[in-house]
Amino acid sequence: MREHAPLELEHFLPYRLSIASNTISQSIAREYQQRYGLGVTEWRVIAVLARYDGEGLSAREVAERTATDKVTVSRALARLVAAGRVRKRIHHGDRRRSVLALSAKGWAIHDAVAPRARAHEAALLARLDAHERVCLARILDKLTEAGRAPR
Amino acid sequence: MREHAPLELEHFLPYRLSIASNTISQSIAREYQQRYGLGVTEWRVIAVLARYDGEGLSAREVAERTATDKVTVSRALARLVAAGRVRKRIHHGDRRRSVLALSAKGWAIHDAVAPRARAHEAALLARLDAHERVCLARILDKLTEAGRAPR
DNA sequence: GCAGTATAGTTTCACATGCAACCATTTGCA
DNA sequence: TGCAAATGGTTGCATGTGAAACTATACTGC
Repeated sequence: MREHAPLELEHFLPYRLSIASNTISQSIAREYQQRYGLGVTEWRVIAVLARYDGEGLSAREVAERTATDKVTVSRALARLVAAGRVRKRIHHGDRRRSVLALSAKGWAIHDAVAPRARAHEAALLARLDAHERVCLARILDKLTEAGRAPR
Repeated sequence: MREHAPLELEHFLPYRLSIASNTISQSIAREYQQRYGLGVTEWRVIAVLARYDGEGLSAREVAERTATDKVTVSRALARLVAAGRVRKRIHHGDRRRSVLALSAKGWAIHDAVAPRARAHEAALLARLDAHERVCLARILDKLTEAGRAPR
């Protein structure tokens, strides 16, 4: 016996995915982490508020669109508001809801960071050929879907 | 003006990778998180110790092979040792080094969890066709490499 | 109208993580 | 030999996170 059939971590898909994701996220996060004192979550919130500018998103909607826990978003927002990067009003007609928007400061950060993030992404994609890029998009869709509905 | 060119998070590679990775890791981790009180790091440590059974790995080597910070590994090991899942000796000839091995309890957990992890991975891969599987492996190699050496 | 329930958001707690500082031991080299 | 640098590993601190509980507001059916 002793047929333990050990798992070969380095060929295990979830593990490799996690390594790739962390390595890449880290390498991009360095761009704004120190320079703007911005965490990953905060950056994502800013990106979403920029993207849906004028729609006055609520915190819940931001949480949805960043695929992030509402608690995490709440705290990221608190930091952003305290730093004057996000303006927060109360919804007319539903006083539970907040109505969020980037301030000038928030826009400045977005406009500084977005091109860098895009450049970083481009550098990554440059390593793949056209076919691989298409394939990757399809694969990520399938895998994310699979993780969401595991049974 | 107002050419803010907002980043479209949902098409941004690092973001999508992170979502896919987290979703999948979470869905697998549920398998052992509650049942065995095992964190992701702890599971990885167990997997590596199983894989390199008999080699008496040191903590540093485990950290290397799990691509995890040495502090994180040190603490995971402390928990595993405290739970009687890992046996820890001191290296003859270099008393800084630890010599690690799974205990019977540790093996039991490995033998229970490994098949489930494998089954989960199989379910994921089942969503991809043969070509996509090959492509994915190549892509992950390239991306991880790209993240590691960004400059 | 009003009780019961749902929803937006915050707070509390418990914990995992990373960085830096830290011991102990070993190694390199003058 | 002896002392500085390197290495294995742990600990303190500051932070970010998720789960569950909680507050405040809005909705629903009677």
